[in-house]
Amino acid sequence: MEKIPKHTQIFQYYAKMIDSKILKPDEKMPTEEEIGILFNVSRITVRKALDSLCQSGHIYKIHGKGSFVAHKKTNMQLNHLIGFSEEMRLLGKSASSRILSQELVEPPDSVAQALELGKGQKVYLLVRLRLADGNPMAIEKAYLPFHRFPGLEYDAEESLYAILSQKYGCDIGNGEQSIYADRADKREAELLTIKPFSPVLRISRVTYEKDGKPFEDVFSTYRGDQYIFKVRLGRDGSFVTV
Amino acid sequence: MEKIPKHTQIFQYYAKMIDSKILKPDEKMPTEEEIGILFNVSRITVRKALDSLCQSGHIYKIHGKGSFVAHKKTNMQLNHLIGFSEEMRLLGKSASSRILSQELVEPPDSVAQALELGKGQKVYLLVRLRLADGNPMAIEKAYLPFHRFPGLEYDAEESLYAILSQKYGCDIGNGEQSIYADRADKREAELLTIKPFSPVLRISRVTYEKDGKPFEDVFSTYRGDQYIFKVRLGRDGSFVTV
DNA sequence: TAGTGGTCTAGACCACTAT
DNA sequence: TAGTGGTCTAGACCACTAG
Repeated sequence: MEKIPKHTQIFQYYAKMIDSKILKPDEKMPTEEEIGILFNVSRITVRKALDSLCQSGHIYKIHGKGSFVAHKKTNMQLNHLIGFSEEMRLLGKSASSRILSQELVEPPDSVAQALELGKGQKVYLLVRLRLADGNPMAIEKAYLPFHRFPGLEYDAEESLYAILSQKYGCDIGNGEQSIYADRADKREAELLTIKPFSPVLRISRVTYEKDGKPFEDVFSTYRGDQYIFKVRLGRDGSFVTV
Repeated sequence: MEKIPKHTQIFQYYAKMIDSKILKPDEKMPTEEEIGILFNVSRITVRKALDSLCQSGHIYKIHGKGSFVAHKKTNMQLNHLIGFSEEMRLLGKSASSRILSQELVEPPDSVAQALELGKGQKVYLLVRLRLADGNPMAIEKAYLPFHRFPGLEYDAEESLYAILSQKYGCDIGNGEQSIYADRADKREAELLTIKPFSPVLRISRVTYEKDGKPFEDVFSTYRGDQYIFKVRLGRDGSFVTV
Protein backbone atom coordinates (compact mmCIF):
# COMPACT_ATOMS: atom_id res chain seq x y z
CA MET A 1 0.00 0.00 0.00
CA GLU A 2 1.42 3.28 -1.14
CA LYS A 3 1.01 6.41 0.86
CA ILE A 4 0.00 9.29 -1.38
CA PRO A 5 0.10 12.78 0.13
CA LYS A 6 -3.24 14.54 0.27
CA HIS A 7 -2.11 17.44 -1.89
CA THR A 8 -1.07 14.97 -4.58
CA GLN A 9 -4.41 13.22 -4.41
CA ILE A 10 -6.21 16.51 -4.87
CA PHE A 11 -3.89 17.42 -7.73
CA GLN A 12 -4.52 14.10 -9.45
CA TYR A 13 -8.26 14.37 -8.93
CA TYR A 14 -8.53 17.72 -10.68
CA ALA A 15 -5.87 16.95 -13.31
CA LYS A 16 -8.00 13.98 -14.35
CA MET A 17 -11.20 16.02 -14.34
CA ILE A 18 -9.59 18.63 -16.56
CA ASP A 19 -7.79 16.23 -18.89
CA SER A 20 -10.99 14.33 -19.48
CA LYS A 21 -12.84 17.59 -20.17
CA ILE A 22 -15.33 17.08 -17.40
CA LEU A 23 -14.19 20.50 -16.28
CA LYS A 24 -14.11 22.84 -19.27
CA PRO A 25 -11.79 25.74 -20.13
CA ASP A 26 -12.59 28.96 -18.25
CA GLU A 27 -14.89 27.09 -15.90
CA LYS A 28 -14.46 28.33 -12.37
CA MET A 29 -12.86 25.99 -9.89
CA PRO A 30 -14.32 25.76 -6.39
CA THR A 31 -12.76 28.20 -3.94
CA GLU A 32 -9.85 27.04 -1.84
CA GLU A 33 -12.09 26.86 1.19
CA GLU A 34 -14.67 24.71 -0.61
CA ILE A 35 -12.05 22.27 -1.83
CA GLY A 36 -10.75 22.07 1.71
CA ILE A 37 -14.18 21.09 2.96
CA LEU A 38 -14.68 18.62 0.11
CA PHE A 39 -11.47 16.75 0.84
CA ASN A 40 -11.43 17.53 4.51
CA VAL A 41 -8.01 19.19 4.46
CA SER A 42 -6.63 22.55 5.48
CA ARG A 43 -6.40 25.45 3.10
CA ILE A 44 -2.62 25.28 2.86
CA THR A 45 -2.86 21.73 1.57
CA VAL A 46 -5.39 22.79 -1.03
CA ARG A 47 -3.09 25.61 -2.07
CA LYS A 48 -0.22 23.20 -2.62
CA ALA A 49 -2.42 21.13 -4.93
CA LEU A 50 -3.62 24.21 -6.83
CA ASP A 51 -0.06 25.50 -7.18
CA SER A 52 0.88 22.22 -8.83
CA LEU A 53 -2.12 22.43 -11.16
CA CYS A 54 -1.03 25.95 -12.05
CA GLN A 55 2.49 24.89 -12.86
CA SER A 56 1.36 21.95 -14.93
CA GLY A 57 -0.81 24.32 -16.93
CA HIS A 58 -4.15 22.84 -15.89
CA ILE A 59 -5.51 25.97 -14.24
CA TYR A 60 -4.79 29.66 -13.88
CA LYS A 61 -5.53 31.93 -10.96
CA ILE A 62 -6.67 35.52 -10.74
CA HIS A 63 -6.11 37.21 -7.46
CA GLY A 64 -9.42 38.21 -5.95
CA LYS A 65 -11.52 36.26 -8.46
CA GLY A 66 -10.64 32.62 -8.22
CA SER A 67 -9.05 29.73 -10.08
CA PHE A 68 -10.12 28.72 -13.56
CA VAL A 69 -9.55 25.82 -15.91
CA ALA A 70 -6.89 26.76 -18.47
CA HIS A 71 -7.21 26.63 -22.26
CA LYS A 72 -4.86 23.80 -22.91
CA LYS A 73 -4.05 23.08 -26.51
CA THR A 74 -1.85 20.12 -25.86
CA ASN A 75 -3.02 17.42 -23.57
CA MET A 76 0.52 16.16 -23.45
CA GLN A 77 2.54 16.29 -20.33
CA LEU A 78 5.13 18.89 -21.20
CA ASN A 79 8.52 19.64 -19.66
CA HIS A 80 8.60 16.04 -18.58
CA LEU A 81 11.86 14.17 -18.56
CA ILE A 82 11.23 10.78 -20.11
CA GLY A 83 13.03 8.30 -22.28
CA PHE A 84 12.30 7.52 -25.90
CA SER A 85 10.24 4.41 -25.13
CA GLU A 86 8.02 6.21 -22.68
CA GLU A 87 7.57 9.15 -25.02
CA MET A 88 6.52 6.97 -27.93
CA ARG A 89 4.10 5.08 -25.72
CA LEU A 90 2.46 8.38 -24.79
CA LEU A 91 2.16 9.22 -28.48
CA GLY A 92 0.51 5.88 -29.07
CA LYS A 93 3.40 4.39 -30.99
CA SER A 94 5.39 1.27 -30.26
CA ALA A 95 9.05 1.93 -29.55
CA SER A 96 11.89 -0.40 -30.38
CA SER A 97 15.66 -0.19 -30.59
CA ARG A 98 18.53 -1.56 -32.60
CA ILE A 99 21.87 -1.50 -30.86
CA LEU A 100 24.49 -0.04 -33.17
CA SER A 101 27.39 -0.32 -30.76
CA GLN A 102 28.09 -0.80 -27.10
CA GLU A 103 31.55 -0.33 -25.66
CA LEU A 104 33.73 1.02 -22.92
CA VAL A 105 35.62 4.10 -24.05
CA GLU A 106 37.69 7.06 -23.00
CA PRO A 107 35.21 9.97 -22.97
CA PRO A 108 35.68 13.06 -25.11
CA ASP A 109 36.65 16.05 -22.99
CA SER A 110 33.25 17.70 -23.20
CA VAL A 111 31.57 14.54 -21.97
CA ALA A 112 34.07 14.04 -19.17
CA GLN A 113 33.40 17.56 -18.06
CA ALA A 114 29.64 17.25 -18.28
CA LEU A 115 29.70 14.02 -16.29
CA GLU A 116 32.26 15.42 -13.85
CA LEU A 117 34.69 12.56 -14.41
CA GLY A 118 38.19 12.35 -13.08
CA LYS A 119 41.18 11.57 -15.28
CA GLY A 120 41.17 8.03 -16.64
CA GLN A 121 37.57 7.29 -15.69
CA LYS A 122 35.88 5.48 -18.51
CA VAL A 123 32.39 5.71 -19.88
CA TYR A 124 30.00 3.19 -21.29
CA LEU A 125 28.97 4.30 -24.76
CA LEU A 126 25.68 2.98 -26.08
CA VAL A 127 24.60 3.88 -29.59
CA ARG A 128 21.11 2.92 -30.62
CA LEU A 129 18.80 3.38 -33.55
CA ARG A 130 15.37 4.24 -32.19
CA LEU A 131 12.28 3.16 -34.06
CA ALA A 132 8.65 4.18 -33.71
CA ASP A 133 6.18 1.66 -35.09
CA GLY A 134 9.15 0.06 -36.79
CA ASN A 135 10.28 3.21 -38.59
CA PRO A 136 13.61 4.85 -37.82
CA MET A 137 13.06 7.98 -35.82
CA ALA A 138 16.33 8.86 -34.13
CA ILE A 139 19.91 7.91 -33.43
CA GLU A 140 20.89 8.12 -29.81
CA LYS A 141 24.41 8.17 -28.40
CA ALA A 142 24.41 7.83 -24.63
CA TYR A 143 27.52 8.21 -22.45
CA LEU A 144 27.21 6.74 -18.97
CA PRO A 145 29.88 6.88 -16.25
CA PHE A 146 31.10 3.30 -15.83
CA HIS A 147 32.06 3.72 -12.19
CA ARG A 148 28.43 4.51 -11.43
CA PHE A 149 27.05 1.55 -13.43
CA PRO A 150 29.66 -1.22 -13.19
CA GLY A 151 28.92 -4.27 -15.31
CA LEU A 152 26.17 -2.50 -17.19
CA GLU A 153 24.94 -4.40 -20.18
CA TYR A 154 22.04 -3.54 -22.39
CA ASP A 155 20.00 -6.00 -24.40
CA ALA A 156 17.65 -3.83 -26.45
CA GLU A 157 14.54 -5.27 -24.83
CA GLU A 158 14.14 -3.11 -21.77
CA SER A 159 14.12 0.62 -21.24
CA LEU A 160 17.60 1.81 -20.31
CA TYR A 161 16.16 3.99 -17.57
CA ALA A 162 14.35 0.99 -16.10
CA ILE A 163 17.66 -0.87 -15.79
CA LEU A 164 19.49 2.08 -14.29
CA SER A 165 16.72 2.57 -11.81
CA GLN A 166 16.14 -1.05 -10.86
CA LYS A 167 19.66 -2.45 -10.92
CA TYR A 168 21.61 0.58 -9.81
CA GLY A 169 19.10 2.56 -7.78
CA CYS A 170 19.50 5.53 -10.08
CA ASP A 171 16.95 8.14 -9.12
CA ILE A 172 16.31 10.47 -12.03
CA GLY A 173 16.06 14.13 -11.10
CA ASN A 174 16.10 16.56 -14.00
CA GLY A 175 17.96 17.36 -17.17
CA GLU A 176 19.25 20.28 -19.18
CA GLN A 177 18.68 20.01 -22.87
CA SER A 178 20.07 21.89 -25.87
CA ILE A 179 18.34 21.78 -29.20
CA TYR A 180 19.40 22.93 -32.64
CA ALA A 181 18.86 22.19 -36.29
CA ASP A 182 21.50 20.59 -38.49
CA ARG A 183 21.69 18.36 -41.52
CA ALA A 184 22.19 14.62 -41.47
CA ASP A 185 25.51 13.28 -42.64
CA LYS A 186 25.65 10.34 -45.02
CA ARG A 187 25.70 7.61 -42.44
CA GLU A 188 22.97 9.18 -40.35
CA ALA A 189 20.77 9.64 -43.39
CA GLU A 190 21.21 5.99 -44.25
CA LEU A 191 20.25 4.84 -40.78
CA LEU A 192 17.28 7.16 -40.60
CA THR A 193 16.26 6.26 -44.18
CA ILE A 194 16.22 9.87 -45.29
CA LYS A 195 18.14 11.67 -48.02
CA PRO A 196 21.66 12.84 -47.18
CA PHE A 197 21.73 16.41 -45.88
CA SER A 198 18.10 16.28 -44.83
CA PRO A 199 17.34 18.44 -41.80
CA VAL A 200 17.59 16.83 -38.40
CA LEU A 201 16.99 17.99 -34.88
CA ARG A 202 20.01 17.53 -32.64
CA ILE A 203 19.27 17.30 -28.97
CA SER A 204 21.93 16.95 -26.33
CA ARG A 205 21.07 16.42 -22.72
CA VAL A 206 22.85 16.04 -19.42
CA THR A 207 20.64 14.17 -16.99
CA TYR A 208 21.09 14.40 -13.23
CA GLU A 209 20.16 12.11 -10.38
CA LYS A 210 18.00 13.43 -7.57
CA ASP A 211 21.19 14.02 -5.59
CA GLY A 212 22.43 16.38 -8.27
CA LYS A 213 25.07 14.17 -9.83
CA PRO A 214 25.11 13.85 -13.64
CA PHE A 215 24.66 10.25 -14.77
CA GLU A 216 24.14 10.54 -18.51
CA ASP A 217 25.19 12.66 -21.45
CA VAL A 218 23.04 11.91 -24.48
CA PHE A 219 23.31 13.10 -28.06
CA SER A 220 20.25 12.40 -30.15
CA THR A 221 19.60 13.01 -33.81
CA TYR A 222 15.94 13.09 -34.74
CA ARG A 223 14.39 13.08 -38.18
CA GLY A 224 13.31 16.64 -38.86
CA ASP A 225 10.23 15.52 -40.74
CA GLN A 226 9.00 13.20 -38.02
CA TYR A 227 9.73 14.62 -34.64
CA ILE A 228 8.36 17.71 -32.93
CA PHE A 229 9.62 18.77 -29.54
CA LYS A 230 7.09 20.51 -27.32
CA VAL A 231 7.67 22.57 -24.25
CA ARG A 232 5.84 24.97 -21.96
CA LEU A 233 7.48 28.21 -20.93
CA GLY A 234 6.48 30.51 -18.11
CA ARG A 235 6.92 34.15 -17.31
CA ASP A 236 8.89 35.17 -14.20
CA GLY A 237 11.94 33.33 -12.96
CA SER A 238 11.18 29.93 -14.44
CA PHE A 239 7.86 29.46 -12.75
CA VAL A 240 9.10 30.76 -9.44
CA THR A 241 6.06 32.84 -8.69
CA VAL A 242 2.93 31.08 -9.79
CA MET B 1 8.09 51.24 -2.81
CA GLU B 2 7.49 47.71 -3.89
CA LYS B 3 6.40 45.07 -1.49
CA ILE B 4 8.38 41.88 -2.02
CA PRO B 5 7.14 38.75 -0.23
CA LYS B 6 9.56 37.28 2.27
CA HIS B 7 9.80 33.95 0.47
CA THR B 8 10.78 35.77 -2.71
CA GLN B 9 13.43 37.76 -0.86
CA ILE B 10 14.91 34.56 0.51
CA PHE B 11 14.77 32.97 -2.93
CA GLN B 12 16.54 35.93 -4.49
CA TYR B 13 19.16 36.01 -1.77
CA TYR B 14 20.22 32.41 -2.28
CA ALA B 15 19.79 32.47 -6.07
CA LYS B 16 22.28 35.33 -6.14
CA MET B 17 24.67 33.55 -3.79
CA ILE B 18 24.59 30.45 -5.97
CA ASP B 19 24.75 32.23 -9.33
CA SER B 20 27.76 34.20 -8.18
CA LYS B 21 29.43 30.98 -6.95
CA ILE B 22 29.74 32.20 -3.40
CA LEU B 23 27.92 28.99 -2.56
CA LYS B 24 29.53 26.12 -4.45
CA PRO B 25 28.04 22.96 -5.98
CA ASP B 26 27.30 20.24 -3.42
CA GLU B 27 27.80 22.67 -0.58
CA LYS B 28 25.24 22.10 2.12
CA MET B 29 22.61 24.76 2.60
CA PRO B 30 21.63 25.77 6.13
CA THR B 31 18.73 23.74 7.51
CA GLU B 32 15.22 25.09 7.11
CA GLU B 33 15.13 26.00 10.76
CA GLU B 34 18.43 27.92 10.55
CA ILE B 35 17.26 29.90 7.54
CA GLY B 36 14.08 30.69 9.42
CA ILE B 37 16.09 32.12 12.29
CA LEU B 38 18.39 34.02 9.93
CA PHE B 39 15.54 35.77 8.15
CA ASN B 40 13.20 35.72 11.10
CA VAL B 41 10.43 33.86 9.29
CA SER B 42 8.49 30.67 9.86
CA ARG B 43 9.57 27.35 8.47
CA ILE B 44 6.76 27.21 5.93
CA THR B 45 7.97 30.47 4.41
CA VAL B 46 11.49 29.09 4.18
CA ARG B 47 10.14 25.98 2.50
CA LYS B 48 8.37 28.04 -0.13
CA ALA B 49 11.65 29.78 -0.97
CA LEU B 50 13.55 26.48 -1.08
CA ASP B 51 10.89 24.91 -3.28
CA SER B 52 11.37 27.73 -5.75
CA LEU B 53 15.14 27.29 -5.67
CA CYS B 54 14.61 23.60 -6.33
CA GLN B 55 12.39 24.24 -9.32
CA SER B 56 14.73 26.79 -10.78
CA GLY B 57 17.52 24.23 -10.53
CA HIS B 58 19.61 26.10 -7.97
CA ILE B 59 19.48 23.46 -5.25
CA TYR B 60 18.44 19.86 -4.70
CA LYS B 61 17.08 18.26 -1.56
CA ILE B 62 17.63 14.88 0.00
CA HIS B 63 15.06 13.79 2.49
CA GLY B 64 16.68 13.35 5.87
CA LYS B 65 19.99 14.92 4.84
CA GLY B 66 19.41 18.46 3.80
CA SER B 67 19.47 20.82 0.84
CA PHE B 68 22.52 21.21 -1.37
CA VAL B 69 23.67 23.56 -4.08
CA ALA B 70 23.09 21.95 -7.51
CA HIS B 71 25.69 21.39 -10.24
CA LYS B 72 24.39 23.86 -12.73
CA LYS B 73 25.97 23.79 -16.15
CA THR B 74 24.02 26.67 -17.57
CA ASN B 75 23.73 29.87 -15.69
CA MET B 76 20.96 30.88 -18.01
CA GLN B 77 17.44 31.23 -16.84
CA LEU B 78 15.75 28.31 -18.59
CA ASN B 79 12.09 27.66 -19.36
CA HIS B 80 11.63 31.39 -19.32
CA LEU B 81 9.19 32.99 -21.69
CA ILE B 82 10.89 36.02 -23.19
CA GLY B 83 10.99 37.85 -26.47
CA PHE B 84 13.85 37.94 -28.90
CA SER B 85 15.21 41.29 -27.69
CA GLU B 86 15.31 40.17 -24.09
CA GLU B 87 16.91 36.87 -24.98
CA MET B 88 19.68 38.49 -26.99
CA ARG B 89 20.34 40.93 -24.21
CA LEU B 90 20.83 38.03 -21.83
CA LEU B 91 23.26 36.48 -24.29
CA GLY B 92 25.16 39.74 -24.38
CA LYS B 93 24.18 40.59 -27.92
CA SER B 94 22.39 43.64 -29.24
CA ALA B 95 19.04 42.91 -30.83
CA SER B 96 17.49 44.79 -33.70
CA SER B 97 14.65 44.27 -36.15
CA ARG B 98 13.73 44.98 -39.72
CA ILE B 99 10.02 45.03 -40.45
CA LEU B 100 9.30 42.97 -43.52
CA SER B 101 5.57 43.52 -43.50
CA GLN B 102 2.79 44.69 -41.26
CA GLU B 103 -0.86 44.28 -42.17
CA LEU B 104 -4.35 43.36 -41.15
CA VAL B 105 -5.35 39.98 -42.55
CA GLU B 106 -7.85 37.18 -42.41
CA PRO B 107 -6.13 34.53 -40.26
CA PRO B 108 -5.40 31.02 -41.54
CA ASP B 109 -7.70 28.47 -39.90
CA SER B 110 -5.01 27.06 -37.65
CA VAL B 111 -4.22 30.52 -36.32
CA ALA B 112 -7.88 31.40 -35.83
CA GLN B 113 -8.29 28.23 -33.83
CA ALA B 114 -5.16 28.77 -31.76
CA LEU B 115 -6.21 32.33 -30.95
CA GLU B 116 -9.83 31.28 -30.39
CA LEU B 117 -11.17 33.79 -32.89
CA GLY B 118 -14.74 34.00 -34.07
CA LYS B 119 -15.64 34.11 -37.75
CA GLY B 120 -14.55 37.29 -39.51
CA GLN B 121 -12.26 38.45 -36.71
CA LYS B 122 -9.06 39.76 -38.20
CA VAL B 123 -5.50 39.51 -37.06
CA TYR B 124 -2.58 41.86 -37.18
CA LEU B 125 0.29 40.13 -38.95
CA LEU B 126 3.77 41.37 -38.22
CA VAL B 127 6.72 39.85 -40.04
CA ARG B 128 10.16 40.83 -38.87
CA LEU B 129 13.74 39.94 -39.58
CA ARG B 130 15.53 39.64 -36.27
CA LEU B 131 19.19 40.51 -35.99
CA ALA B 132 21.75 39.86 -33.29
CA ASP B 133 24.72 42.20 -33.33
CA GLY B 134 23.56 43.21 -36.78
CA ASN B 135 23.55 39.68 -38.20
CA PRO B 136 20.34 38.01 -39.34
CA MET B 137 19.30 35.39 -36.83
CA ALA B 138 15.64 34.65 -37.38
CA ILE B 139 12.47 35.49 -39.26
CA GLU B 140 9.46 35.96 -37.06
CA LYS B 141 5.82 35.93 -38.14
CA ALA B 142 3.52 37.03 -35.34
CA TYR B 143 -0.28 36.89 -35.51
CA LEU B 144 -2.09 39.06 -32.97
CA PRO B 145 -5.85 39.30 -32.52
CA PHE B 146 -6.81 42.79 -33.66
CA HIS B 147 -9.85 43.04 -31.39
CA ARG B 148 -7.50 42.68 -28.42
CA PHE B 149 -4.99 45.25 -29.69
CA PRO B 150 -6.97 47.82 -31.68
CA GLY B 151 -4.89 50.41 -33.48
CA LEU B 152 -1.68 48.51 -32.85
CA GLU B 153 1.26 49.81 -34.76
CA TYR B 154 4.83 48.75 -34.50
CA ASP B 155 7.84 50.88 -35.28
CA ALA B 156 10.81 48.52 -34.96
CA GLU B 157 12.34 50.47 -32.12
CA GLU B 158 10.63 49.02 -29.10
CA SER B 159 10.06 45.49 -27.93
CA LEU B 160 6.66 44.27 -29.08
CA TYR B 161 5.95 42.81 -25.67
CA ALA B 162 6.68 46.16 -24.06
CA ILE B 163 4.03 47.81 -26.24
CA LEU B 164 1.45 45.11 -25.61
CA SER B 165 2.07 45.33 -21.92
CA GLN B 166 2.21 49.12 -21.58
CA LYS B 167 -0.43 50.21 -24.07
CA TYR B 168 -2.86 47.32 -23.80
CA GLY B 169 -2.29 45.99 -20.31
CA CYS B 170 -1.39 42.60 -21.71
CA ASP B 171 -0.17 40.42 -18.85
CA ILE B 172 1.97 37.61 -20.21
CA GLY B 173 1.32 34.23 -18.59
CA ASN B 174 2.88 31.29 -20.33
CA GLY B 175 3.31 29.72 -23.73
CA GLU B 176 3.33 26.37 -25.44
CA GLN B 177 6.07 25.92 -27.97
CA SER B 178 6.68 23.36 -30.72
CA ILE B 179 10.10 22.92 -32.23
CA TYR B 180 11.31 21.01 -35.25
CA ALA B 181 14.04 21.03 -37.85
CA ASP B 182 13.45 21.94 -41.46
CA ARG B 183 15.32 23.48 -44.36
CA ALA B 184 15.15 27.10 -45.39
CA ASP B 185 13.37 27.92 -48.61
CA LYS B 186 14.96 30.31 -51.09
CA ARG B 187 13.49 33.51 -49.73
CA GLU B 188 14.24 32.58 -46.13
CA ALA B 189 17.80 31.68 -47.01
CA GLU B 190 18.26 35.02 -48.68
CA LEU B 191 16.95 36.94 -45.68
CA LEU B 192 19.02 34.92 -43.25
CA THR B 193 22.09 35.13 -45.51
CA ILE B 194 22.54 31.38 -45.59
CA LYS B 195 22.57 28.93 -48.49
CA PRO B 196 19.21 27.69 -49.76
CA PHE B 197 18.11 24.48 -48.08
CA SER B 198 20.31 25.09 -45.08
CA PRO B 199 18.89 23.65 -41.88
CA VAL B 200 16.70 25.92 -39.76
CA LEU B 201 14.93 25.54 -36.48
CA ARG B 202 11.22 26.25 -36.73
CA ILE B 203 9.54 27.28 -33.54
CA SER B 204 5.87 27.95 -33.23
CA ARG B 205 4.32 29.27 -30.07
CA VAL B 206 0.95 30.19 -28.72
CA THR B 207 1.32 32.67 -25.88
CA TYR B 208 -1.34 33.19 -23.25
CA GLU B 209 -2.20 36.06 -20.97
CA LYS B 210 -2.33 35.49 -17.24
CA ASP B 211 -6.08 35.09 -17.53
CA GLY B 212 -5.60 32.14 -19.87
CA LYS B 213 -6.54 33.81 -23.15
CA PRO B 214 -4.22 33.35 -26.15
CA PHE B 215 -2.91 36.66 -27.47
CA GLU B 216 -0.24 35.65 -29.94
CA ASP B 217 0.61 32.90 -32.38
CA VAL B 218 4.21 33.18 -33.54
CA PHE B 219 6.12 31.27 -36.19
CA SER B 220 9.87 31.74 -36.03
CA THR B 221 12.58 30.44 -38.29
CA TYR B 222 16.02 30.45 -36.73
CA ARG B 223 19.36 29.85 -38.39
CA GLY B 224 20.35 26.30 -37.50
CA ASP B 225 24.02 27.22 -37.27
CA GLN B 226 23.48 30.16 -34.94
CA TYR B 227 20.72 29.40 -32.52
CA ILE B 228 20.52 26.83 -29.74
CA PHE B 229 17.36 26.41 -27.71
CA LYS B 230 17.86 25.35 -24.12
CA VAL B 231 15.38 23.93 -21.70
CA ARG B 232 15.23 22.18 -18.34
CA LEU B 233 13.08 19.11 -17.91
CA GLY B 234 11.96 17.50 -14.67
CA ARG B 235 10.88 14.09 -13.59
CA ASP B 236 7.36 13.49 -12.23
CA GLY B 237 4.34 15.40 -13.45
CA SER B 238 6.14 18.44 -14.78
CA PHE B 239 7.79 19.47 -11.56
CA VAL B 240 4.76 18.71 -9.43
CA THR B 241 6.61 16.99 -6.67
CA VAL B 242 9.84 18.71 -5.95
C1' DT C 1 -18.77 45.46 1.59
C1' DA C 2 -18.22 40.55 0.61
C1' DG C 3 -15.63 37.08 -1.70
C1' DT C 4 -11.33 35.19 -2.90
C1' DG C 5 -6.58 34.34 -3.36
C1' DG C 6 -1.61 35.72 -1.28
C1' DT C 7 1.28 35.70 2.69
C1' DC C 8 2.57 34.23 7.12
C1' DT C 9 2.75 32.16 11.91
C1' DA C 10 3.43 28.46 15.59
C1' DG C 11 3.36 24.08 16.36
C1' DA C 12 2.69 18.93 15.57
C1' DC C 13 3.79 14.45 13.79
C1' DC C 14 5.87 11.41 10.26
C1' DA C 15 9.71 9.47 7.22
C1' DC C 16 14.25 9.16 5.88
C1' DT C 17 19.46 9.49 6.87
C1' DA C 18 23.14 8.94 9.64
C1' DT C 19 25.76 7.44 13.83
C1' DT D 1 19.00 8.28 18.81
C1' DA D 2 19.42 12.85 16.74
C1' DG D 3 19.02 15.66 12.71
C1' DT D 4 16.50 17.00 8.78
C1' DG D 5 13.09 17.40 5.36
C1' DG D 6 7.80 16.10 4.17
C1' DT D 7 3.10 16.67 5.42
C1' DC D 8 -0.55 18.91 7.73
C1' DT D 9 -3.48 21.84 10.87
C1' DA D 10 -6.01 26.11 12.56
C1' DG D 11 -6.14 30.56 12.34
C1' DA D 12 -4.77 35.49 11.14
C1' DC D 13 -4.23 39.44 8.25
C1' DC D 14 -3.48 41.61 3.66
C1' DA D 15 -4.49 42.66 -1.39
C1' DC D 16 -7.24 42.42 -5.26
C1' DT D 17 -11.97 42.01 -7.63
C1' DA D 18 -16.59 42.96 -7.89
C1' DG D 19 -21.20 44.69 -6.99
